[in-house]
Amino acid sequence: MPKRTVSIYDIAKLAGVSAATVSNVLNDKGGFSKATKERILAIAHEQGYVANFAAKSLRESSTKTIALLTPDVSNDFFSNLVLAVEGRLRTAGYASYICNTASDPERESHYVRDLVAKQVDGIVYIGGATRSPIDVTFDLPVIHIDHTGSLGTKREAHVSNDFTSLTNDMTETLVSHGCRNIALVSVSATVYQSEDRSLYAGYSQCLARHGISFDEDLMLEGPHKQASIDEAAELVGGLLDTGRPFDGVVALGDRVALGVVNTLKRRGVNVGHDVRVIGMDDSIYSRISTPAISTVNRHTDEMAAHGVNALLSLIAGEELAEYHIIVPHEVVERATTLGIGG
Amino acid sequence: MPKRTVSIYDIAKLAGVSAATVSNVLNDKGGFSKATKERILAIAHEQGYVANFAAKSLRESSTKTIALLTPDVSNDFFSNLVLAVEGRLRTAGYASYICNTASDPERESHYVRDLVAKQVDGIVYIGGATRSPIDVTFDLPVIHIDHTGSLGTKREAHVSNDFTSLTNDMTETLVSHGCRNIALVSVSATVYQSEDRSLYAGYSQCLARHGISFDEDLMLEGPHKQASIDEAAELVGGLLDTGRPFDGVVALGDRVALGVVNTLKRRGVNVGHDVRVIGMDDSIYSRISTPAISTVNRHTDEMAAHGVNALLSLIAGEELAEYHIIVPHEVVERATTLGIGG
DNA sequence: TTGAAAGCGATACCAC
DNA sequence: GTGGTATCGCTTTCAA
Repeated sequence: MPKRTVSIYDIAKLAGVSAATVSNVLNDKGGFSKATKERILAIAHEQGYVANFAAKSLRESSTKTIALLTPDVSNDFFSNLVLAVEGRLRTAGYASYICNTASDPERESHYVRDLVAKQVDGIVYIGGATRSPIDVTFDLPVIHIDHTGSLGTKREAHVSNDFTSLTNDMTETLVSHGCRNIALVSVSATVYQSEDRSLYAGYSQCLARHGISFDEDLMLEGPHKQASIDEAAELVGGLLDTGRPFDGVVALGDRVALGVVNTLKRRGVNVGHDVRVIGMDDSIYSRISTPAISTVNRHTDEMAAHGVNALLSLIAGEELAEYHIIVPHEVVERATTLGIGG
Repeated sequence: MPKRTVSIYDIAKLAGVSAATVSNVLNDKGGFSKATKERILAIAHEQGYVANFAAKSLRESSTKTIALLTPDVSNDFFSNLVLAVEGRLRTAGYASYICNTASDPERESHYVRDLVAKQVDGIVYIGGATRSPIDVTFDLPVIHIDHTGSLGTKREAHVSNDFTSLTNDMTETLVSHGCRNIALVSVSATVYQSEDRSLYAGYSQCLARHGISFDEDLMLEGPHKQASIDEAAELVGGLLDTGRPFDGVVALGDRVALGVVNTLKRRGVNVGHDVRVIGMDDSIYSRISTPAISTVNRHTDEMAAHGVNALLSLIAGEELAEYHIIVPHEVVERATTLGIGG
């Protein structure tokens, strides 16, 4: 017995008024007596009235929902970013539509098309790869968070850390502990060969500043087709096999760092002494590891706040003061660089 | 310049046909010549036509989207369940609307109301607490996955492991290694004092079968207000403080197990020898721990498959062969019970 | 093979 | 204060 859903017309009939009045009352538009208001509200309540969202969106061509595109909600860093964004959007009266793209371009464009059809009011594109999948011909506000790539021009903004400074600080931390042979491990982006070299730049600039020569053999980049932890483990295992000595690892991501640390331990390397490791994200992976992994707090809450604010401004049709918002970060040293505990 | 969105009327005009024909072509309803079809398709494509979803849903009162309610997407177990469900739904032509409830009843009912308004075609309620927040007066198909509580009656189904068997097998594993003083640690459900005692039952039945007396001091349950890992750490730390000897821990969740293992290590306990620990979920937390944590594989993919099938049947208005689907599980022994490595 | 028109549910303008 | 009516974009009879 499909309980036919109750509409404002049903309520209007029961209250002996017109649908227009019901609509006005329900949306507090004013222009009705207190008596009718109360009568209508009571009836709406007892009938379990729920506004039909499709009708409303059709009429207003606004859905009050934002799409969140993210490569992997099962990665603690991204899921926390998603949660932070979602929470702030909810406060602002927007629902979030979370889409897991698995970094698959095909799935991404499929989603985007779907989202345009669904008339989302905006898109938050989290942690994307270089190319933006969002066709700018769709005139939608888009915020990129933690996106290393470049930007289109229309109604888009960008919130991230300063990637060059990020890897510089990570490398600097290792150097300050005396490391001279520092590997760079990445599984989700090809930092060395890619068009966006900001991550690579910080690393190499730091080395150069300290007069350390760059060694391509220490650039470890995976095909990122598998779980990042395992992949990182393989990469560093391979490095150990070559016999090339190294005393530090800059891991682009906490999961990467975790894979590195676990492999080093398993191979009998004293992590924090023989080899120091620093990750990036300050996510659960670095915290639960033993030894605890040094990492970088990237202030995801702040990213979320800036991103949501910018998005709301764009939706409101306002200009932004800044289209490239940089959020500060800070190194968090733990056992894998300090060498204590473990 | 808000690029006015193109509708079937625009296309109809351009093609010199009626909107009805355009609709028929776009939905492959038949009853049009090959020539018109091609003309319409070409124009639709070049105009970048995207069907207005709100109008479609309003007309069809179906949105082809399913809501996924889950307490915590940042928990690897849940996020993988979510991903598995989402993937299968996508294959079946449904979009997923992922909602993070943080186990907050208020947020849950807010979401549910919102979802009813949005006319989702069904709800998958993952890992919920005892009481279902879904008011049965909303005549929506609902699937509960990994939900320990009881069920309403209308258009609902339940997919989970056999919880009693689950804790029984966990406890049995510890007993088989000689453990006699086995603590039960839980932070997300009050298994001992709650109305649903199935998790507790497996534990106590196993003890009874082996003639081990039950000791209430070994029942550790947190207020689950904070991160489960930290909370578990505190609980087991408290147990150590009491001096009550114990040699095994049944941890209801891998995050719980991880908190337990880390604390035991930190307090100098030889995990896997002095105290054996078994978790539950076979998620990333047990795999990345050192020592690796014994756990239970709960076959989440199978849960997702059953859940989605059942949901699709309910949406189609079919009866289900089984409204309480039980998915098998299996113990995965690793270092924390085998005592190797670590 | 094609088209005209009704209707899904809500909003908003403009009369009354 | 209140109500009639057009409208959002699409699907679906029913006629032509």
